[in-house]
Amino acid sequence: MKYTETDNKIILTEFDSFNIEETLECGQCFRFEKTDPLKYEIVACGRVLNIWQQEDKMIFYPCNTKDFEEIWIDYFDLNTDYNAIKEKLSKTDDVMKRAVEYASGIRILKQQPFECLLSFIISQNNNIPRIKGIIGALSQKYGTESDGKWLFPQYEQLINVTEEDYFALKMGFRAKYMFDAMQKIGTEVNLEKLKAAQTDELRSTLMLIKGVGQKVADCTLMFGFGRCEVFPTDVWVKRVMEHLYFDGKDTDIKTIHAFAKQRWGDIAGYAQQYLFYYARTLKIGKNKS
DNA sequence: GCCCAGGCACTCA
DNA sequence: TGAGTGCCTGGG
Repeated sequence: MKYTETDNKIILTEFDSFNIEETLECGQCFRFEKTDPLKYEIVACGRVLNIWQQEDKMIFYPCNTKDFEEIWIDYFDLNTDYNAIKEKLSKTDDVMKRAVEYASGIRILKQQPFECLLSFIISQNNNIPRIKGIIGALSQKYGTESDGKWLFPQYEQLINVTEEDYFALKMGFRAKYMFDAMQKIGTEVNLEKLKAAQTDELRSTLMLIKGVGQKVADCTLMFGFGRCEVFPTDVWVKRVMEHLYFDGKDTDIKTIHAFAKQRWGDIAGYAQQYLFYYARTLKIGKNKS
């Protein structure tokens, strides 16, 4: 990896396994817009950032060396060797080999736990455009403005928000879950302390929140706490696993988790991301057989 | 007009 | 303990 700063832009060269479209469109985050076929605008880590991917370089702006090194290298997980991960996964079976080749530029974003948790609570039984809309409305109403965009609210900015307020943002039955999450984050679910917890303890603690089941908890573990041994299993992943590994037969989540753990171990989360992107783009398993 | 969407809680055996 | 069902809302 090599990068230089010019005119409030960072130009990244000599990188591998990094495609901005695959990274943003693989379902792990919600606050991004495609502004041009090759350009994206993201709102994350208290900032608005544009990313323009060209053949051999990636341009980040507005951005200086300090921000790049202190925020974005970590956020985009640029110090992790994805070639090694992909090589390891490719050896497990031919299906995985294909999935990895198909979306070889995915990186797991290191999102802030608070934003990640609330976003995935909103995501349940919901579709992506609506999820983005609700999170955008929440940010606009309670977050801080920056460069014409609204940052995701901080914990302090949501302390006095009521269930009715969330409901007014069209969160529906998720409004009470948001309210409960805020109450518990202030007491028994201390996100800062949980960073040091074991994954199983972390998961069960998150699940104390109403509206947080294993799927939402696992997404938070993976995308907010960087626990890449989990295997978040939503309907898409369930379908694609059944299609590719279980002969199209209806298979319960427990069996899928056991299979993923046995086959991919501590990098199961990466496997999940490659499979998810592969499945969704090719619409694999959309119609159950 | 109905069905579904990146689940979860609640109820009832 | 497991299966069945309802849920806000908007788009197809």
